[in-house]
Amino acid sequence: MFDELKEGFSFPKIEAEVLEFWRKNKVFEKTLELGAGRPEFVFYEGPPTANGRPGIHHVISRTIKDLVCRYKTMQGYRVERKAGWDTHGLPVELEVEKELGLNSKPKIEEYGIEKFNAKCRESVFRYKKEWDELTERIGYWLDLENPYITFKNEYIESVWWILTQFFKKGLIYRGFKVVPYCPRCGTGLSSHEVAQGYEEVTETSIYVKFRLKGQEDTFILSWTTTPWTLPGNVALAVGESIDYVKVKQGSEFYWLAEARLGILKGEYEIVERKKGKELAGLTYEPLFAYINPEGKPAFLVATADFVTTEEGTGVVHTAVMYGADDYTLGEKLGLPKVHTVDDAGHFKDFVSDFAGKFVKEAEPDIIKNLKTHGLLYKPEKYTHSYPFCWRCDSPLLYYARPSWYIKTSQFRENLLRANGSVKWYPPEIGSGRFGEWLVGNVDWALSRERYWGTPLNIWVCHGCKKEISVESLSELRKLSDQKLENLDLHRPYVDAVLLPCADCKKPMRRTPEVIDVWFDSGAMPVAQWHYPFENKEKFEKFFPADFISEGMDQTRGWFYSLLAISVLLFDRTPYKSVVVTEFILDKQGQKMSKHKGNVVDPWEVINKYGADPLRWYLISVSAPWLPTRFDVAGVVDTVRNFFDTLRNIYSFFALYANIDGWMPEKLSGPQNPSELDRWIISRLNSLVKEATADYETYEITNAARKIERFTVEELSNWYVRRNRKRFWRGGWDADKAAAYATLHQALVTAIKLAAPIAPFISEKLYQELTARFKTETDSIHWAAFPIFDEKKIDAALERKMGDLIQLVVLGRAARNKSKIKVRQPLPELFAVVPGGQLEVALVELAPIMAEELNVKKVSFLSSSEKLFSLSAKPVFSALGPKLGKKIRTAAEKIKSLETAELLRLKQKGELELVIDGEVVTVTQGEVEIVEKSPEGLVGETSGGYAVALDTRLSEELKLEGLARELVNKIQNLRKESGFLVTDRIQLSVAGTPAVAKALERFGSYIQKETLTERIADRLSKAEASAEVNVNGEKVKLSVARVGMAENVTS
RNA sequence: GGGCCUAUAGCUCAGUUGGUUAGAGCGUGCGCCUGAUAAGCGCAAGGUCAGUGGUCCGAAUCCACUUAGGCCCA
Repeated sequence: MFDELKEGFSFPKIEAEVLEFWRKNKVFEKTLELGAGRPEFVFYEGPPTANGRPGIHHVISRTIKDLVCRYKTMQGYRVERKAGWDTHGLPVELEVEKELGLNSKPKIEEYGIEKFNAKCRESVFRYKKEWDELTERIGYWLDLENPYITFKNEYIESVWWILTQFFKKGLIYRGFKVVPYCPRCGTGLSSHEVAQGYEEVTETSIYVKFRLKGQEDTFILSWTTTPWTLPGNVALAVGESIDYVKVKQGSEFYWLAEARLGILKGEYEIVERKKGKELAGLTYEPLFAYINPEGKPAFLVATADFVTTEEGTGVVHTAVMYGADDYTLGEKLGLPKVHTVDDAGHFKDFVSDFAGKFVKEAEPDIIKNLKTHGLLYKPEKYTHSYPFCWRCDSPLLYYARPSWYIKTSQFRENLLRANGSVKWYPPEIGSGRFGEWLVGNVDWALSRERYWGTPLNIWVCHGCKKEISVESLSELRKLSDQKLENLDLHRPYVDAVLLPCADCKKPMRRTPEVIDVWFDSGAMPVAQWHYPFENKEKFEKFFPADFISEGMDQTRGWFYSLLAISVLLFDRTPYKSVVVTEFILDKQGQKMSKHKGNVVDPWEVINKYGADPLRWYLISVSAPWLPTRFDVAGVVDTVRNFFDTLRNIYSFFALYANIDGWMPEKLSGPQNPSELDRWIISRLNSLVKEATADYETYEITNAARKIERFTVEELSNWYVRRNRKRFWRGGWDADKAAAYATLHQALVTAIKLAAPIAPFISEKLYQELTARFKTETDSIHWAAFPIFDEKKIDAALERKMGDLIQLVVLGRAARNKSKIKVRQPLPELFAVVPGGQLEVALVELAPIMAEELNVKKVSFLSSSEKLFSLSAKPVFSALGPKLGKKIRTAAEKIKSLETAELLRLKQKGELELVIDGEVVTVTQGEVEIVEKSPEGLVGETSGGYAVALDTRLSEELKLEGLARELVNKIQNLRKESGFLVTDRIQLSVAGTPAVAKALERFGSYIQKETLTERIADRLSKAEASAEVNVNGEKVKLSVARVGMAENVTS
């Protein structure tokens, strides 16, 4: 027996059963075993951090990863899905700091790095269980048993190996990195932390005069909101194509951007104009004499692209160590890199006038000093938002910290070339956001002055400053001459390992930094296999990935770190296709965040509606790379529209298959298909063709929408509805067999197409429809993806049925308009299809239409002039290019054409029109002819389709209408009385003479429809009775099931 | 401050290389149908295609600017 999925049905319940089935039968594990020998489809899992709870946005990205892997499996690939965890980094440290009540680096060191890191290691898996549970519950098949974990020694060792390759090629060097820095805590802040601490402040900004060398009393005016950076000034930046003017005020001359003249106080006179690039190269007197350039270029004017004329003077004062733009420019020009400020935020001793002062407090002195020397043009109050430390509230300084870099910029061309071979979805990410970012590639700042991370594997000699990079644990053992058993490759343990310098024999100490966590995750193609220390063949087999998918925010994160490492190591892209997902917003289009309280808990949705509906909704509602507004109401719709319909088709099938004892055979598909069978099978094959193409090109939203549309509109609302009778009819014949075979095949194929997206319900239905008969594989996820059969696609039939459905829609509208209910048969319907051509083939489908609309005859009209008058409208896409400006008058003319003229056009194929005095010939393709409402008959027209109903009722038709009405009332009575569909009954009908006549004329029809064995005048023991109004006639109906009581009378 | 994305009916979304009358589903109202249906069918109401300007015979679509939201970078 088929499970009819009726009593107490619920999707979450079914899903729980399916999960149990997968678990018990190790379906996922066996998927890989069964795939042995097949080509590999390589997928990389982007490692999440498990120290936060998974949310709804993780569900979409995990659904996409899962469905692609499932699809490829069904397409005959073997798809390994190794899980991964990203476990290092500042977010983890911050979490632990909060927990321990520590708020600065000195506090952490006081607490002890060993204990601190132990806490970090603990905290990263705090939510792992929840992640694992959600992963399993949404059906994301992932090898959670053997994940790669970035804090494992093996993983770190592989990262060390990569770093050593770079080091040996000379790609790693020391430099500075300008970071938002808290001088009190002694630490750089992450952008996330900085973002928390912006405040509106009003400060004194100043306009400063830089005296040009070799020009009498001529200055360049610059402007700064941070006067403390002026002692560090080494250059001035101007915009290359910005217009600058030299103005005279009193006895002095000032250069500034023309657009900024408004900042000058008092009268001025323009004496000269130049472009920024013409000013480049000028040199000026330093404001202060602290910095000795030691032969490097300094105190000069240069062009830079970050200069604007929005504020200031269009001349940007540049202090290399105290601004990111400044530092980049300094690098480019080779400007001296001298710190005037120590890392506690105090001026260094050589800055003699302000030595020892905190920079912010020294600002009034600096301003006073400039004024004394006649270098201050004017001060000005300035209000802006400025970052403060979220922990201690001290103002942050943009401060250059020593840092290790990787020379990625040297590989710009290689990066771009590798990226060029990647297929991005959507493509504009690859060419736009990501591509442009690669064009502007700067060296990768590798190091972090933190604790919980992969330690940078560079040891530096205290004596001769020699640097070496250690590539493995065994090399470390060899160099240190120690066993180093159970050495954890983290701080502080690796810090304690001193190595003797090969050159000067002095001790070498590890540089104290850890590395950027993005390097960890970007190393996963190599490090997940502990390559090259083991798994050589695995690594080679699983590189590069065919497919990855992550959020848009990974563009400069994982997508980049993967690419950069891979290109520097192998000069190859690590991934061939990337599907980018956008954020899930709430239904107002706002970002979900805890404090807004608009976060959707995935568990709530899954427990209530099921994982399949959630997955289907997320995939079908909009393309994954568009920001999606999440609305639970949409999930409810998905359940109602798609899943309930799918289930109902199945339930209907199961109900009658059980009654008829039907079972699938290996040879599925109908032997003697009807027109409708051939049609739905044609549509099915077309769907397979289109859905396959969509899956292949990662257009998964289109695939889902097409599968849904097919299931609901074509399979359910047309095929099943039009074929109900074939199933409930008693007996058995070839036509009934064809109906079962067709519906079974359509259902099985449709669920296979849907299986990657909705793995649970498709599995359940597959088990019922196929697997338990052992005609196919034991799980739908082991089945082959359907292959379309071009021979079964009948485009002409699909078009004909499309025409027919159009006509039926119109027919129903005409029925409505006529106010004659569908149960009342009508004698004839006239129909016209676009172009008015008689579609001979359509005549074959006429019976379907006749039945659907309950008319005795359908007549197609080859030419509609008798019933319909014609009108025309211009086809602008054809006429526009031909007529140009004349199209306006031509359009008017065409719209006013009479039926007779249009008939001539139809016959001759062309028509001459006089437009603006010129004769223009228009052809049939340039004019669209439409039928207008018929006269005398009830009709409807739309887009060239037209129908008209003959509503004259004969006595015979009235009786038949009455009979059908009786059938309906009897069926209702059966249903209300709780009879089974298969129960056979006895019936009595008492009514007017008209009813008696109908009974006499159509009695056997009524009996057949209502499973009535006998119609009696009276039932002695009626189980149910009802007084009903049948087309105005009063009727008393009584029914009783056969076998329940013997009501014999007559 | 820079770059990218988004804005179409009350809601969620389609809308091909520009073609004049912008579609679908849901929701709403009215009517119909119903022994697979928490369904289905028909009709109706509902739009300044975010705004402004431009190109064109013709713009939701192309261009420029503006506004709002999002992401990344500073």
